[in-house]
Amino acid sequence: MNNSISDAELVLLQIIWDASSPISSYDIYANLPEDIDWQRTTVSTLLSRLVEKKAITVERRGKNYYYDALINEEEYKKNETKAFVKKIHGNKLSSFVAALSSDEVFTEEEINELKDLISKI
Amino acid sequence: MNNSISDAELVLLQIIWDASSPISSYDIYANLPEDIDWQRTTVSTLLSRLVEKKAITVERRGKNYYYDALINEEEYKKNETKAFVKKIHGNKLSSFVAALSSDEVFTEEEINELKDLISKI
DNA sequence: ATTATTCAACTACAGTTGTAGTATTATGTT
DNA sequence: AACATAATACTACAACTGTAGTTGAATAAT
Repeated sequence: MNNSISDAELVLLQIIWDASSPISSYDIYANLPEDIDWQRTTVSTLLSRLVEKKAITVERRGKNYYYDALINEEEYKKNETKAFVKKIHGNKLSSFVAALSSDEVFTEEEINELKDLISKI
Repeated sequence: MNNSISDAELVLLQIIWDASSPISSYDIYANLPEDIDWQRTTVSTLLSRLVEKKAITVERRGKNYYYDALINEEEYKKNETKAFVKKIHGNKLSSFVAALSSDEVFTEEEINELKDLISKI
């Protein structure tokens, strides 16, 4: 079985992470980003797949099912970021920074913020 | 048709980019990363798909076919990086930097290099 | 010219993904 | 207890992916 999380699944996982405590499928549905227009059944399907993949847990409470994250947000993002940098930039920092520093990726303000944050590391 | 480039296709596209001038399919095959062990026909299939997707061109020269990139490496990487940061970090730089600054993504030395590069932007 | 060789085109096929309809089950209502 | 409602589970299906075998066509060798 492939346990990697698809783009659509990640949208839901993010909502679950943001909730920080078990959240019902209805609330997940209600918190979909504006630009996403899925049917309830689509949300259901994706949640089932996340459960299968052991990314989240389900628990029934009365009529509703509540979902909670099993994988850690920071860790997941760390790993994805690492994998992405490797995949796209072949681990070459210079390539990565070149892409970042393009004004089409971040605004100047954001770049400043970035410098700021990095200098604090 | 979905024109996005898959992971496997990207491996070949990168080889083509690195060649910087039209490269034969055999040379592409010969330049596969060590850890990738594809059959010639697999390489062929992927090249065809890249051509379909208008990511590369083919040109016959005698017996062999030569492939050349149609899409610009820097631009592609810039866009992918942008999309990735949006997808994973919701465009929140702080999340992104947090992931970057984890010692499991880059070594300390690399982080220093990163700081350096960014301060030069 | 015929045959052998080498390449790419075409075909294949199972797994993943996006997206959702239909069936079933559980709960709430009367 | 029967019926309506609501929420999942199950089924579906086409497109995309990874991976490669088979066929056909072009070139090289004799």
